[in-house]
Amino acid sequence: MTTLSANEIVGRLKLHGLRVTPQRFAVYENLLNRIDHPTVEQLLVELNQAGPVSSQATIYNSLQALREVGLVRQVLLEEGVVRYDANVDPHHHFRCHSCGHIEDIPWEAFHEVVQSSLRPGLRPDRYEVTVMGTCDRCQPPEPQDAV
Amino acid sequence: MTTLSANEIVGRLKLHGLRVTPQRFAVYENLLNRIDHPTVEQLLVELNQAGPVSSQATIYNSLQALREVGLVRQVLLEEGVVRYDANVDPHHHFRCHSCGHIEDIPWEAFHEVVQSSLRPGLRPDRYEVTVMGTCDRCQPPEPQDAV
DNA sequence: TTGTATTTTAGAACTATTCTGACTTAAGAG
DNA sequence: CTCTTAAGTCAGAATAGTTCTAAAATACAA
Repeated sequence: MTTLSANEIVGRLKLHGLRVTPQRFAVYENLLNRIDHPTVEQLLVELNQAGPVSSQATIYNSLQALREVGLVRQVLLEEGVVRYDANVDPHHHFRCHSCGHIEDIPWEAFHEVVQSSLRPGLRPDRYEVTVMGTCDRCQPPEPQDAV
Repeated sequence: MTTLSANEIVGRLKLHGLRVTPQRFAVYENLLNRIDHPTVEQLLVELNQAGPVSSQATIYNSLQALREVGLVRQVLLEEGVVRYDANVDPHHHFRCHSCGHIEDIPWEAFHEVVQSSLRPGLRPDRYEVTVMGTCDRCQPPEPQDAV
């Protein structure tokens, strides 16, 4: 989670053949500087909080462009909710089914999961574990008490 | 994947406090008798192929009722596509990114995945692995040939 | 600078899902 | 069986998330 400078962000965009517009930059920068996985709605509100930066349509366009070059990806964990993530390295997700909190699980947490346990004929090239459970804030004070 | 008799299906519905209507029965029966995970659209078409059985609204209603009592669950693997699955036992999914084919991976395929590799504070109670790759039909004849 | 292909944008259009409200029905009680 | 009624069905309206349109603005190579 090293913070990138503006120049580095611009460099990345150009490296992938994208023109650097203020809107596109803002969307990507915002995604890079957060650990959660915001929805379009959240991006729209936050980017335009201190004055207008980007329209909704442009956020959709920017995300699509960023996605096409592989700088951003979607995260699908809840019904009808599409989230975006600038961490395109393989990693897993944890979702608290009490408060909805979502966080990354490092790739190394689960090792050797998909060795060769698949049926013959299937050729895997990527996998991802989604863990559902309860996060810190949603846990009862004394876990050993039966309720 | 043992096929259930009509009586067994009715029994299950009643057991979960659901009235047995022709539409609800048809939706659940259809889901039970297939291994893929259809969308509402697919259900609508197939159920009404040999004469009208259920309206779209009722399919949504039925799926919601079935979901509320835990007989059916959603499968979210692609953007904007919600699929339904009558296999509510924990299992994993494989998705071919070439043809979109989706199939179940038995629960036992990956064991001990989420032992205690999570950071302290997170309490897992369920997890699921999604494997992306290429299925039989989408593989080149001679895999060792570089293309 | 300038020229041009790309991008932005408001609003229209589209699509998946839920809601509404009148009609119908499953199934327990008598 | 028949009655009763809470629950279910359904067409069409409403809503929400996303994409499209086409006109104005702009990044950036020359």
